[in-house]
Amino acid sequence: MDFRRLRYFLAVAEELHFGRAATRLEIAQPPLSRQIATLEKEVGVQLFDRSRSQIRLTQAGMVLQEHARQILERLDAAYRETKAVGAGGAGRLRIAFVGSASHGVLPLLIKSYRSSYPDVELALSAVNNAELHRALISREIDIAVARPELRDDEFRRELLCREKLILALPDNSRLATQSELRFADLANETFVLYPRRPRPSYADVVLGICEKEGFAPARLELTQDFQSAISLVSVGVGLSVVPESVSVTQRPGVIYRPYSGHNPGTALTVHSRLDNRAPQVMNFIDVTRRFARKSHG
Amino acid sequence: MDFRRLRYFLAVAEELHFGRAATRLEIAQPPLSRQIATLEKEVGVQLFDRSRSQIRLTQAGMVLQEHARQILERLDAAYRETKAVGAGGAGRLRIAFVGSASHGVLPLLIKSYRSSYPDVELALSAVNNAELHRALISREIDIAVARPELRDDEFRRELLCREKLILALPDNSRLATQSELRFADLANETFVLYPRRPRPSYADVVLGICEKEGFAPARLELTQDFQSAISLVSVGVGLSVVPESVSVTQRPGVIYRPYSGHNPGTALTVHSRLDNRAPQVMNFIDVTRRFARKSHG
DNA sequence: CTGCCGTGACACCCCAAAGGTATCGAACAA
DNA sequence: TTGTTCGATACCTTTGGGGTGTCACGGCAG
Repeated sequence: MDFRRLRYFLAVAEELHFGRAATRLEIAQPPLSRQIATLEKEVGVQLFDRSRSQIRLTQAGMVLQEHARQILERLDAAYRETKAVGAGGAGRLRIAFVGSASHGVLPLLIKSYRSSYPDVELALSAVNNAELHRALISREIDIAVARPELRDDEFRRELLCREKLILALPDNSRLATQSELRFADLANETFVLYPRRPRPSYADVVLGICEKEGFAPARLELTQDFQSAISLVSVGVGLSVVPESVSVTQRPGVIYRPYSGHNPGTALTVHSRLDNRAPQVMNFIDVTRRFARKSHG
Repeated sequence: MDFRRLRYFLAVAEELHFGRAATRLEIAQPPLSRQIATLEKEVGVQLFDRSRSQIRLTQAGMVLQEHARQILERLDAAYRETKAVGAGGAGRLRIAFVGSASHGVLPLLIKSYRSSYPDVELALSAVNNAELHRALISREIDIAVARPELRDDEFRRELLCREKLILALPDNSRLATQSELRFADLANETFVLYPRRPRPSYADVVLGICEKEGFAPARLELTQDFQSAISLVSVGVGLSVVPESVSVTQRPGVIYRPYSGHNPGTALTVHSRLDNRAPQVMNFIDVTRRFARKSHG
């Protein structure tokens, strides 16, 4: 059974004339007659009343006509929707990102993608780097925005932005009043770092700065992610070392200050599975690439 | 585009394995691979993710899968319903009958048809003979139950029943008390006859009896149909001559009585267009034939 | 009444496309 | 490395859809 046969049937049912229907379908009349005959044989039912010179639909024909219309409409919809999703203009994209990315360029990137592909449904979630890695591997997400980049041969990587590190201090800290802060002077402070697991992680990047500056922190407080760390800072537990961009969002109890000394900086990187060539993903990577080029050379 | 291709696609989408899907479809694997490739080309979209050894549906594939399921279900429904209507087991049958038929065997006939074909929707209407003829010609109805039979080469006829004529008298008539009624004694009565148009009609059958009995009615009241005539009788306007079967339904103000004298009787006949071979019609004619044979030889 | 016209069905031919077999090539396991 | 699994490709055969020519039947005009 072919969709064509239904189209032929509909044409005859509407024209009630084999010759005209054939002309409309741009085929000759004999094959059309044959197709209709085959259809009637297939269903085992007479669809047209051929008595006299006038052709009429039988009741069965009317029933089939209605179904045929709906089937062909549905087929058309199937084509259109499938094409749209296949071209990346519709569908769903699951993006996860590290908590510290929600303040800087990532919202702008997502806004940019949404303006280009408004019909793609976005599923966003904020998790830590390790969870990003796991979720991307297990295909629970399509895009991971991580800091630092995830090292995995299976991943496609696109640098989104680099930034300096700055200090996040409790506002009642005596350090907050100092005009210039040297990292080497922080040896006796409590460092609030993240994530706790798995190691090595961003926490070790910060510990690396300490080592380079010639000390090990007096006290360490390890949390699971950026959000928890900054909360601890805000209640005065200690200081943290964070990406510059988070300072655009002011937060009660927290003061952001640059420091002098070793500053390896940090980069936000967009990842996807190499084997995930879904158009939604490829388009997002494309938008990321253009976005990164535009915003910092 | 072929329904087969959608079926193939669904099989692969469910099995996620070309070999198994091909086995299930009872074809070899290469043609299946080719059909899927053709489908992907046709839609212009990748439907499966063939990376590594594991096959997965793409988002577009999932969209198409849902549509394909519904299209195939709909096709199946189209087949079933069309078959049912084509076999006469479903659909619609438009039956019209003369008013005087609604009391006798016709209700039994219709009951019998309904018990055999409960899913056929019946559209019933009571009209006069002339209207029956017109409606059957113009295909507004499928079946006409007329009295007397309609003379037309285009019609198929099936005798349903013959019956005697009897008198319908107002209950306050002095005739109602007489033990035996002779038609010849009715010369001075008012005859309520029907239908008024077109002539000749059943009214002329009754006038024929009068003539045969040697008189012309003293007064004539012509109405359009049986229902109106019997109403006039019930309010005492005059008497009428009606088929015996209407007496099974008693009616206030009306007394039914047999008479002696010329009694041509009357027949109820089922008609349909000769060129209307719709199964619903043929089945009804069949039921009628069996019914007539059973009920009177 | 006859012959023409309109219309659908039938006969025959050709080619596109679907199915089959054999085989290849990549990926994974032993 | 080799063997195995699995989808893709190559090539052949067959099915079936489309085209042309023609017939058969009913309607209509001359």
